[in-house]
Amino acid sequence: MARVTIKDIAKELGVSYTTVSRALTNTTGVNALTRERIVEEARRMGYQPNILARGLVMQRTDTIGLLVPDITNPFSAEVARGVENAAQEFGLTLILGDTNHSATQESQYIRRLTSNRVDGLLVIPVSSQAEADIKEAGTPAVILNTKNTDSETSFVTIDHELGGYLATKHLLELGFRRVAIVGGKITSEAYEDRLVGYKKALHDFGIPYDAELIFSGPAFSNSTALQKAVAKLQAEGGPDAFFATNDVIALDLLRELKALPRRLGSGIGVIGFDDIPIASFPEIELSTMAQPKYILGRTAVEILVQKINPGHENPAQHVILPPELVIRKTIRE
Amino acid sequence: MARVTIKDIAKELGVSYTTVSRALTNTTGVNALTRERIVEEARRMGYQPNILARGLVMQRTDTIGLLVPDITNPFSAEVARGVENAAQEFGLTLILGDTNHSATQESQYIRRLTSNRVDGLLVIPVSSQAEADIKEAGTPAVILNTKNTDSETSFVTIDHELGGYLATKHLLELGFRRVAIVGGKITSEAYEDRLVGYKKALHDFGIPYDAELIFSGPAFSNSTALQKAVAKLQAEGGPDAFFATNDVIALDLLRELKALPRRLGSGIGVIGFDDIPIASFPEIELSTMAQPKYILGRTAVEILVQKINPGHENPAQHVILPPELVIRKTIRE
DNA sequence: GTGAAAGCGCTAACAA
DNA sequence: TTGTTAGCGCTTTCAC
Repeated sequence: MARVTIKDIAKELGVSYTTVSRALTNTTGVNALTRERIVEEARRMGYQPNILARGLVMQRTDTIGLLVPDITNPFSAEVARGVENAAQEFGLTLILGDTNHSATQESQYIRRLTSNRVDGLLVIPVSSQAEADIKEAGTPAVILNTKNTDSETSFVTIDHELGGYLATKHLLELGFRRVAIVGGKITSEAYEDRLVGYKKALHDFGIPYDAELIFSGPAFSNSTALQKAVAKLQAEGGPDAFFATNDVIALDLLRELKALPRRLGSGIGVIGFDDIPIASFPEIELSTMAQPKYILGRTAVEILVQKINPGHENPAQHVILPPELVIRKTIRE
Repeated sequence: MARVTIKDIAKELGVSYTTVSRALTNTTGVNALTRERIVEEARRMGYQPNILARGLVMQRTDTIGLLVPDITNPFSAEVARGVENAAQEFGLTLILGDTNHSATQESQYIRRLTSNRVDGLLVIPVSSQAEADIKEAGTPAVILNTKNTDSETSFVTIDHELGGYLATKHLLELGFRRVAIVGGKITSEAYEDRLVGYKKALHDFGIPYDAELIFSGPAFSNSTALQKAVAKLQAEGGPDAFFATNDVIALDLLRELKALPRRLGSGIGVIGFDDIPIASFPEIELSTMAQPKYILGRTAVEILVQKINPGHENPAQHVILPPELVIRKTIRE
């Protein structure tokens, strides 16, 4: 509406619009008085720089993108908050995309955002395709929560294998012997890593791996995988404990368990992953593998900023943070 | 990196770059064969349109902004999801800003995003200043969750007064007589409205209003306001029930109550606002005023799209959705 | 210290 | 159907 441009200001003040531009952006090269007049007039006229025009010539937008599988999941939200805060500090605007656990939407988003819209990209991937898309786009990026296969791409994640190991071991130490895995595949890499840790723990306890105990569908809560897993509780050779892929699923599981006849739903071991806020709630007390979500987000931004800034031709960075076992009420009544 | 432009394609094919532009965007006016060649070549070269350049000439970016007080709050997240989904459908990209419950950050964001970066703005305001900022920016906008004072600005919200009334009435019907309000002010308008409803319910039951029972600080959970409110439980003339400004605060309250000596923490009435997912959890069963969060988000986008599209010089739209009382375990043991 | 001019990549008249 | 030209608002040489 107002849409006042530097030309308007220039005209008003009888200077060239080059001078206005300089006064408003450069710190040097303009007479102090002239600058003052310009700045004042700009304020008076309510001047707002046109980001598009600036971006077009500067070849940068001071904007970064973040792609999450589901902003409604507290894990995503917490990461997003870390990212947002850090972005703010670096003077970057954040574009958030919810990929909806869909590989297609993820691809689309990556393409869309890299059309000169963002200087860099952060993604919590849902598909391993993401990595290829990112490389193809040629935009600086860092992958979150997944140790991608290609070492050329930066990532910051936690040690999923260790997480899988510790969670399983905890259950095993409590005496459980038939530990099921429930929940989505997150990203295959992260999932595979956790599975490795799971098997390792099993091995340490001399327990054979049983594929029948792996219930993993898409990363949604209330998935059919969950229902199936619970149904197996009654079956011969069914599970006696659950290792859920994330806390939201663990919570859904708890709910299912609660709905079961008393004798079935009690004495079951349950552990989640993420440590979302509600997990520590007194009535819930979910044991879980804590991830440093907020830090994850911040760290990712810091790495990304380095990659965006020219000159720093540093190689891909790989940060692996440790997860932490948070023991609460693992055995459910 | 690739950064192939329409000129590159034109050169490659020996046509003018205007033709390329037309072939890639217009549906008509280009020879079918030519178009095919161009489209094919564009694909082959991995062409990605430069959104900035396009935006500069088109005067639109096909991007909208959403400002929320805290993306970590499930209410915000759910609204965001509704917005994101609808935006997606309309072919719009979403920029998310977390204002961190800060009026300053909110102002900044509004200014920043309206620098031609977005075609329209959606905001769940934290300050009543937001409205003025929006008007000044002159960008199409719709305010969420607050019935703003200025009828020129569109909004979609729920009937907060009714919400306040129903929640309080429910508590009163259960026999509680000293109903406290805890939690942040959200936006003053929404808060005031709820307060009106609260008073009306009180009046209906012939109970005098007591300002001592109003504990409201900034809209954070774990606020000192909450602590104070709980402390008053033991005092003479203290509250016997709580009406929390949102579910997250209600949950915090429940936690505090749980930590109290048995005789103090039991028999207290608690009702929240929002109906976030965890509220229905079997171990929690929080009674609350449900808001149609997802719908709120979607509706806002629909209105915004109308405002953005030229021609439709329709007046400000005001949508007020009804909240819904969800009765669960209002009396806490 | 300041201005003129070019150009970022694109779309949209206007011609041909 | 296609090409030429102008211009969106800005930053940046290059002169002066």
